[in-house]
Amino acid sequence: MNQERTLYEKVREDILNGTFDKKEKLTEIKLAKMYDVSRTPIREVLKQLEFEYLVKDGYVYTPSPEDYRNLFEMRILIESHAVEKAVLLFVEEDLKELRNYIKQAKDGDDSLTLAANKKFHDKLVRAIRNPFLSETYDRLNSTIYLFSRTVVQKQRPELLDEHEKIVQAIEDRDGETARQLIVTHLQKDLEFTLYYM
Amino acid sequence: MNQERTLYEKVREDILNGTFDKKEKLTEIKLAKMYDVSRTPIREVLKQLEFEYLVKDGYVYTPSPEDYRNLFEMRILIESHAVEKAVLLFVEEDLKELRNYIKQAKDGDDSLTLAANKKFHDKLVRAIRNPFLSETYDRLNSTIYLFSRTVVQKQRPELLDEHEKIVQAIEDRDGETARQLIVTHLQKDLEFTLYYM
DNA sequence: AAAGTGTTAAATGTATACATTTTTAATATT
DNA sequence: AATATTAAAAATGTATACATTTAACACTTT
Repeated sequence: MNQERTLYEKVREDILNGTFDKKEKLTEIKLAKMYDVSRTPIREVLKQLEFEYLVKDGYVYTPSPEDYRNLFEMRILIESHAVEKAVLLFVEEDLKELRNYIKQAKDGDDSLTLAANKKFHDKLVRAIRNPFLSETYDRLNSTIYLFSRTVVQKQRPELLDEHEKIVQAIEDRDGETARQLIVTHLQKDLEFTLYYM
Repeated sequence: MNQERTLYEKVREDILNGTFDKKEKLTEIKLAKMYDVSRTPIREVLKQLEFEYLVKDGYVYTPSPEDYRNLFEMRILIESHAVEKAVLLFVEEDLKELRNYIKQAKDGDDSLTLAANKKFHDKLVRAIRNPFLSETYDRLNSTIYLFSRTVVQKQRPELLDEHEKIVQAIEDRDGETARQLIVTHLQKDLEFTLYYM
């Protein structure tokens, strides 16, 4: 197995794990020394991290609640579009896959639950079958990760129930209900997490 | 007035004006010589142009009809969300501004019409009041420009009528109609332009 | 003390040299 | 002729030097 992490992955993980204080400027020179590379690849990585809302103006991005609401508006727009597509396109096997992720989330530890929940939402988004929208969704990965970590660690109630109900609505081919359910599901994630931050 | 164009603007305009053949590789070295700068700023510019779907894998991006449909799915998702917001938020002055753009598009030459139509759609998107979604929409600027240029030059019928009806639906606070109208409006733009390409 | 001024330090922007990878195309092999 | 092989060339990736801009801070002046 290839364990080698790219520079991008290393910096990203360090940011997500809180290596850098939010008041600490991420200068190219300092990062270059830290990761033992030159400024050139560091610049590329910083651009990529800005792209996914992890870095802004040379600092770790600490979005305001308003910013998080806006990022979630974007997420909700994409995922609600996704479930409407899923209602039209998903076959029995797709639904089985979704239910499998719910089961994994129920049975595993926090780390597995986190991974399974991510797979659940990613599977929904893939229903759109649109690489441009998928990539736009992926830009939110770090934000979604930070929220999902809180939601799992602080054990937000009803979470897996809501996943179940969404799958059921898709199976029933009830697009309007499915849409409503995913919207309120994500809004609850948002409000729950903002409460803890 | 500051007439100085940035390197990014120069390269972008040259691509939009057809300076580069689609079979022509945009190598950093060649571009650096062409624009009399070093490879470093050229790399930045190429990244930016990839971001907005004008360059891909070192060539001018020539999307397939399928790609264009997907890009427009993204556009439609954002703009239909925008009109729903506009129905809730726009006041008389905003509607006046929209109608003003329709008038400008009617009276001016192609170049003015193009600019006015862009302002119309940008005004709608700003109703979302979400910088992340606005930026996502702006990524589509070049694609939208290419389509809008065809639509105006080839004089797609009904275009300004459709704009009128959208404004009317917003004024009537009829979100569902407004949404339907913008969706079909954009789908017509898409199909009309694909026919000519 | 607050507000300006100038000097220094440190950061980013740009150019360029060098390392590595990829592409090209000429030649050999089946 | 099509397929490998491989040497040369050309591209990108990375490091680094230099230029320019921005930030920090000591010192005046009010």
